[in-house]
Amino acid sequence: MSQLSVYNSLTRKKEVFTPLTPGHVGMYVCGPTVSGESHLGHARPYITFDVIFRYLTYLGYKVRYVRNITDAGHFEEEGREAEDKISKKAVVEKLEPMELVQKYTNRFHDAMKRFNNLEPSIEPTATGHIVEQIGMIEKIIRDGYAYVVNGSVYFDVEKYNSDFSAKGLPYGMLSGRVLEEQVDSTRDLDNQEEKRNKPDFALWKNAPPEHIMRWKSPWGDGFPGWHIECSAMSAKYLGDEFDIHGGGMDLMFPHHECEIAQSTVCNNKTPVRYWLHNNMITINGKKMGKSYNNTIKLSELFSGNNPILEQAYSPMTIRFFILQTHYSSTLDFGNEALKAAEKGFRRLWESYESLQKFQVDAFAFSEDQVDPELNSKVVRLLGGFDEFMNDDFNTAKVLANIFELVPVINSIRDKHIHPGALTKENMSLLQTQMKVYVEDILGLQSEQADNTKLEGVLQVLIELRKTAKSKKDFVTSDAIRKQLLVLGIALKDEKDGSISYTIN
RNA sequence: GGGCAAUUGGCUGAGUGGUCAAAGGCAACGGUCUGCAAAACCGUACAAUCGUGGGUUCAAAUCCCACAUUGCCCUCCA
Repeated sequence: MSQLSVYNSLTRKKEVFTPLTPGHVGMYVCGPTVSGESHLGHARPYITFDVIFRYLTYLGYKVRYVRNITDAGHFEEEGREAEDKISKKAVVEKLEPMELVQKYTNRFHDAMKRFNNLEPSIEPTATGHIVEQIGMIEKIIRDGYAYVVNGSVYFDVEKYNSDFSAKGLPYGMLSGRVLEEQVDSTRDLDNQEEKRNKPDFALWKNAPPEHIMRWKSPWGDGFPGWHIECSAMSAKYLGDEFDIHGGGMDLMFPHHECEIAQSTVCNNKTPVRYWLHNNMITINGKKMGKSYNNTIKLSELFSGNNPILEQAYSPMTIRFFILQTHYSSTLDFGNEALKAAEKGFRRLWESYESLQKFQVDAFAFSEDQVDPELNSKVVRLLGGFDEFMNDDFNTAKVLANIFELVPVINSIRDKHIHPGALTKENMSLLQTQMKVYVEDILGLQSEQADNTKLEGVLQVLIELRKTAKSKKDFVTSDAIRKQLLVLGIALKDEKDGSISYTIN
């Protein structure tokens, strides 16, 4: 089997993945800011890194997956006074900040569960790690890379850059920016006068008296800057140097760049070996964002309650849709594409379910029925799974192979292919590999809610239809089928005389 | 203005030097099955410039250059 290679944003190359500590992987992924409801943009990174987490586990690594919750407000500087997002909204909604944070954290967790994302190993909160953040800031000040102004602390980017460029670690190495070439923004920013230089960023921010979220610090009451939490928490749970840091591409600059600078000062080494960035989701070619006024909340997606959406799309449709493309490509959301994904997923899942129902022991395997060509095709397609995942987690190609197996599975089910055409070994391999990939690695699951009462009602109707059909009373049998179809329940007459159904 | 990417069929989206007149999904067409359907299966068509123009190479969608267009980042952002 080939080795796992990943595309490292830092080196802009695919590299063979070797963990720092054999057998163990430390992975940190930037989590959500829980000052508002989870939206479509949250779906991509957490599904992407969920699959990566699952795959690394499948490879036998013991993975510690850390994903933070940003619940301490960051300030915005949009030509206005500095303000804390969370406390601002809290006033509007007449809620305690922590109540708001709790509410949206819960919503986020619900959405993650519906996507069938596994829980991270540790989910630290920024508010729970104020002490660690202050400690880190103190160290940076001691080393001379930060300065205090009016109760706020700023990181001295210029000094960092000149000192660490000599060590081959210039500021901007991740995003490819050269500090000297940074042109002054035409934007008029407040609070800039406190900074020595424009690229400097806040480590700690003084809180004005009306600010609700505040903590005591050596520099007065305030709150942490928006980069320091990730540095403090990743170092605490994964060490000064760890294997994988993930997140959306939009975080590369300045967020991840600042993380690198802070951690490098504190620990005298660059913190992350492999930087993995997922690309953005677009809606009609535009990035989704508050400023574009085209955000789709996850709850709206699931209910269809948004003018952009023609219908509701289920969590598994979204998951499947996202996995059908490589994580490093942009993915455009459109109704046509989503509907295609919905149908595709259904076809995949129905085939997968029938495969798992095969009673392999009852199959009539005999040597003269064996089709060598088919066997080698199945083995080749199954073997491709690992190869594709090892090539920077290419779930798109894995799904393509799965779809090539679908007709094979369905044909065996429908007796178009003799059940003995595959050897017993390969039939078992097909079952187990498909289970491992479809469920364990890609994390797909059934959408059919189990509802035993509805099931019972349907069985009654199915029996009625069977009876009518046997009497050639097609008026009655068609009426049952038609009326159920209106309700979104499709009856299917199977080859063996049984009747199955799907609920839309 | 600067940084980083992308540009593939009707839609979506793989593909990074030869096995690519280019995967897979969806849509389309024909057929098998069916009382009729649906689903499934089989088959077919569709890119006559893989953004445009150059270059490297025996060989390019794939490497290099220029141009065009689009997106992301430079401000909270997944």
